[in-house]
Formats: sequence, structure tokens, C-alpha cells
Amino acid sequence: FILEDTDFDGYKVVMDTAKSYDAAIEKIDQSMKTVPYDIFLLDIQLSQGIDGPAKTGEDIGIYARKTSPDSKIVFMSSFSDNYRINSILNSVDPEGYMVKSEIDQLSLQAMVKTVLNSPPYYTQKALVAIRKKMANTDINLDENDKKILYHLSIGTKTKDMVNHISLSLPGIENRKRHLKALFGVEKQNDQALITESRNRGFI
Amino acid sequence: FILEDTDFDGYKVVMDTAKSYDAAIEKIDQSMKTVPYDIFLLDIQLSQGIDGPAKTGEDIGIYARKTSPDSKIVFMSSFSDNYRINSILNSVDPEGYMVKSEIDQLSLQAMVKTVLNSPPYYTQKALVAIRKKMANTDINLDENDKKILYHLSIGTKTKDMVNHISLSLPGIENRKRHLKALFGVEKQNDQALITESRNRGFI
DNA sequence: AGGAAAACCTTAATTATTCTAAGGTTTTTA
DNA sequence: TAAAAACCTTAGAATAATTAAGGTTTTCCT
Repeated sequence: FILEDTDFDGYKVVMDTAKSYDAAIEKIDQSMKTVPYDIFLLDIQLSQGIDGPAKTGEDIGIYARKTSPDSKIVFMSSFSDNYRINSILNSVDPEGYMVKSEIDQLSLQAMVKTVLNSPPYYTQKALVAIRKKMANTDINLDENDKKILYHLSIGTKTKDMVNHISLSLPGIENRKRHLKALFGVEKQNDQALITESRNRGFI
Repeated sequence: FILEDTDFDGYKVVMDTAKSYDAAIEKIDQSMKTVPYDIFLLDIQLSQGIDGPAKTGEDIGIYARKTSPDSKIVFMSSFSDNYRINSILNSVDPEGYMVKSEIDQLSLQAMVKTVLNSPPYYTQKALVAIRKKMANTDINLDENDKKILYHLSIGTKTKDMVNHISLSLPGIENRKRHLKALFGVEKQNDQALITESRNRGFI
């Protein structure tokens, strides 16, 4: 409503919405045969379809970028979740990222203008997450390291990680030790590693 | 002048300046014995001292952060140089980064407010560089790779890189090949690698 | 408190990766 | 068109990472 009521240099905004992954894909495909969208506003959480693997707004973003490369993409998420933000900035590289608690009339209008004229537009809480990541670019984690941190963060037991990561148990333990050393929490428990990883924007 | 003429919620700004690295270090040390600075505004280019290795504003930032950890640090640079921005965001993690061409009354005032209340503050051109970097976090370069790219960018000949990098000549050549493959410019010349590295925000 | 599970650590052997050395080919440069 | 630089290949050497096996310590749960 806010956007539709705003006048942008003589242009009016026309909104179109989709409520599920499949509906969104359908709309994107449709738009390419008629009038492509100028901006995609994507929510990360989606009402879940019944079958197949869980799809998120991130997947829509990846599809939208590939299918409609001239459109701008802006994400909205409820939390300033480092892991998600980092992942989306890497996989989709959206023109904008807004944390929902910071969305209001002013920020929406500023977003549209910035995204169309000189991207990117990130809200303050998104910037905080981005800053964390940028401050830790000297720490290079490979895929296995990231998986270990991710599984730690969701409470997977070390011995169960062998089912998700192609490493032996001592291999995983060894990498955990390495990670703790890297983050300066040697000889401490996993909680310390999780906390520090979160502080540094890795999870 | 702009800052000193602005009223910030009843507070007035008092500026103090230093023109060289040594003078800046001196002022920082002095401030810690009296009244610490609220904000450091650091220029990257410095008039060069005579002796010793070249010092930049980045070095002042590192020193300021260590010596006066409660102060905010804001960088100003003439160019939106990816390499510099990435380096500083990693080594100093400043509360603000402004590209000089974007500095005006409004941005300066916004910077002060943002930096004091809810950092970070980055100007638009800085954000463009940051966005590039964030879009390429899946590419992990180690120190040697970064050195090779840096030396390529300043025109160092491959055969001379052995003097700056602790690798054999074929080792360096091999890594260049790897980098070209990683950046999708296989079988192309060094210029293509440089261009692509720049596009991705590595140099 | 006590016992089981999980986490953690060590060592040695294996495997994978990266590096160097040596020599040749192609491209660039003056 | 030479000379320099860049590039490539191969084989061997060095380094780093992984696994397996077995043990110790910590954590968790009743």
C-alpha cells in the first residue's frame, strides 16, 4: 500500500504478489512473456508447499536472477541472520536487503529509488551483519568447515555429523580444534565456538 | 567547517587535525592522557615522512583502534578502490567509510549521527565495493593468491614475483593458472585475469 | 552419585595436495 | 628477428590433511 500510494518522479508503482514458491515461479515465467518486473520484493520465509524439498525465498531469488536478469531483486527477512544474509548476498547478490523491523514508509521509498538508480540498498541491521563478515575476510573456511559450524549451530552431535559431511569422525574433531584455534577459543567447549562464530558473522 | 557549524542534539563538534603519520600518533597518545577522541576521521593518503617504510592512514587506523578502542573510526578515500576498502574493513573494521566525491554537508552530518548511534556508515560507492566482495565470498584466496593478484595489478613481471612471494616461479605460474580457472578466464592473458579480479572486488 | 554416551585427544600409516626442479614450447617485446 | 618473458609438462620431493585404532576426559541422564 505504501508503495502504491507513492509517486516516484511521475511513475506509479503497480504491485503483484505470489504466496508460494510455485506461484512465484509461475508469475516470473509469465512476466517474461509480457512485461518483466522492475523489482522483485522477496520474503525469505515461504508458506511451505507439500512435496519436494523445502524452498525458500532465496531459491526464488536465484531463479529470478537467472530468468529475468534485468530486474532488481530486494530481500526482506525477519531477522538479521548473518548466515542467511551472507548466503543470499553470495548466491543472488540482490540489489537490496531489508530487515523487516526496519521497513517503514521512508525506507521503502528510499529503497525503490536507490535500487533503481544506484544500488545497493541495505538497511542498517543488514549492514551490521555485512560489516561483521567484511571484518573477517582473512578467515577462509572451506565447505566442510562451514558445514561443521552450521551443524554445530543447529545442535547436531559431532558423531552424527559423519552422516552429513564426508569426513571421518576424527577428521571432524580435528577441524573443530582448528576452528577453535582460529577463533581464539582453544580448549573451550563448543558453545564458545558457536558464540564466536556468530559474533564473526559465520553462522 | 561543516561539522563545526552543525549542532548535533545540543552538542558541538570540536575538530583537531594532524598532517602526518607521526603527528597523528602523537595526538592519539596525547588524547589518551586527557580526553579521548569521539571520532577519528582518517584520510588514506598521507604526505610522506622521510624515513622508514611508507605509512598510510590505514596504519593510523590500526594504531588508533588499538590505543583508543572506544573511539569511532571513519575513513575517507579518494577512490572507491576495492583492494583498499577490503583491506581496511578487515584490518581496522571502521565504523564508517566515505568516498571523498560523496562527501558533502548532508553526508557528513549523517555520518556523525550514524557512527555515534548505530554504526556503520558507508557511502554509496563504498557499498558498491562491499557488495562486490560479499558476492564473491565463495572464492577463498590465500595470502599467496592475493599477493599474486596484487603484483599483477601493479605490473610486476611474473619472474620478478619470486622476490616478493615465497614460491618458485613454476609455483606462481601454476597459481595463476588456477586463478584464471577460478575466475572463468582460462587460456586467456593476464589482463583478463586482472579485469576479472577487479570486477569481483579482489584488487 | 554412577554409569553410559559423547566428546576429545594421541599416534602412526595412508592419501591427497602442493611445491620444486628441469627442460622444452609459445608468446611478447624491443 | 633475436632475446626475454611467459607458459607448459613431467617427475620427484615436501607438506598437509585424512583415517584408523585406541585411549582419556567430559557431559548427560537417571
